[in-house]
Amino acid sequence: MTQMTQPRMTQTALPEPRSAGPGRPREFDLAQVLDRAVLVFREKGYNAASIGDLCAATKLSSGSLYKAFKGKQGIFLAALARYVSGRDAVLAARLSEAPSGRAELRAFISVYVEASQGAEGRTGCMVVAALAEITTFDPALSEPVRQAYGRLEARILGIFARGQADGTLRVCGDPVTRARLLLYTLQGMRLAGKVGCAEAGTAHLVDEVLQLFD
Amino acid sequence: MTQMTQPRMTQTALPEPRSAGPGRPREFDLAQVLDRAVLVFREKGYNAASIGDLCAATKLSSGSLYKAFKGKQGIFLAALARYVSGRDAVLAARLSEAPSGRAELRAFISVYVEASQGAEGRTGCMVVAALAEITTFDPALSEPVRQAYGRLEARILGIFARGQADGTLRVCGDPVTRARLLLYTLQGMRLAGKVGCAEAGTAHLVDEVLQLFD
DNA sequence: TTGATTTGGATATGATCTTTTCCTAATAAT
DNA sequence: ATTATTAGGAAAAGATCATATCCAAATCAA
Repeated sequence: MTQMTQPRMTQTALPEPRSAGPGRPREFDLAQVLDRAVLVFREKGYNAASIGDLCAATKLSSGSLYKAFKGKQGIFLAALARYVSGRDAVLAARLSEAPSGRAELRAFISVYVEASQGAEGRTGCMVVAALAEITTFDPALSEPVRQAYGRLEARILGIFARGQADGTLRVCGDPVTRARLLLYTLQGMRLAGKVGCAEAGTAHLVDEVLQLFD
Repeated sequence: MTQMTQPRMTQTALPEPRSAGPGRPREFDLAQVLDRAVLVFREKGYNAASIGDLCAATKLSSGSLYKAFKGKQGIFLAALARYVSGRDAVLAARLSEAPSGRAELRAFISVYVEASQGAEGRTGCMVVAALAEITTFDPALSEPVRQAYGRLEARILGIFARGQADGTLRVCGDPVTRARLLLYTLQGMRLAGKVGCAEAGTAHLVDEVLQLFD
């Protein structure tokens, strides 16, 4: 395939926090607003999410949104960065408690299984939604999505490496292929969560997935 | 979860072939037009596909499209029915050659792996695209999508049953859960195909997936 | 206090999208 | 041939959308 862009740790352009300059201070919390926007994009994707939807969700006027971010693309990019870093934080927290590579893998799977259930599942994954319509994106939008995808792949590879090193996981075959297969499974599960076809006893479903990759 | 609707063999309302009544005869081939529309919906999903896109792809005016189908929803529903029956035919053909349940499973996986590669992969799966934005659909649209999903699940269950009967497959655990997991993996792969992250030697990738579920 | 600067938000501006209308062309039935 | 009926397609209509503009309000620097 065409070389996957290396996942980097640099954040996509967030509007600078604007600590305190001249002029009227911002009346809303940027992070809070982005969290609301994330919900809209997770549920509707990019194209079906209108500025009106985003105004309603954030309780801001379009003028304010345009002043803070520069347009719909800007809102999306900032929301994606917020979403990715949020999910990344959840993963980091959950994985850090894991005493072994195998436990890390289990924790990783758990995070996805839990996110695929019920209302959270129906809201969906912002990366999955973006992937589905990525052919309608221009590079400014599609590149960060690709990066988010690559970062997930890299994280799984890291887990595999740890598990193989501490002897708790035996990764058969090419690790990259194996990592991608796991990502396929988990993102396919998030897709199923949109229609409520990923419901199951959480622990049980986690075990089933873990069993596949062990 | 809420009971999955039973997959049925009845087709969704296609505009009746209009064999020959009074009035001017249709100048285009309905199936051909739908095949073009399917490409648009596979690539862009429902919301991002405009009537203009569909006119360009089908070389019909919006007036003609509206006369044949009744609106954008009608075009989508007819295109989805065409897509589903086409994929179903491909699967039926490939699976019919299989001498065992295990061979059937392999053939099923192959069809998905092949569809996930290259240009075909980038065009994407119409069901996956629809699932991603299903929360923006009204019931008239979402129900057929759910049915398409359920039909795939049912087909996998059929394969499992045959494989277990002829002793070529050992399905551990709950078959429904197992069938869904396979569907997750394959649809996640289709998603990856949109960004070219599902490229691999076809036979090799098929083996890797088969190995997961065996 | 004054001026510079920025926010908030109402409103205007195009662009685009879905759908309808209307007229001509083509066929079947009488 | 005439009438009824349907298709094809241009163009209009009406809705929605993304974005720009404008002004009052709020803050900082002087």
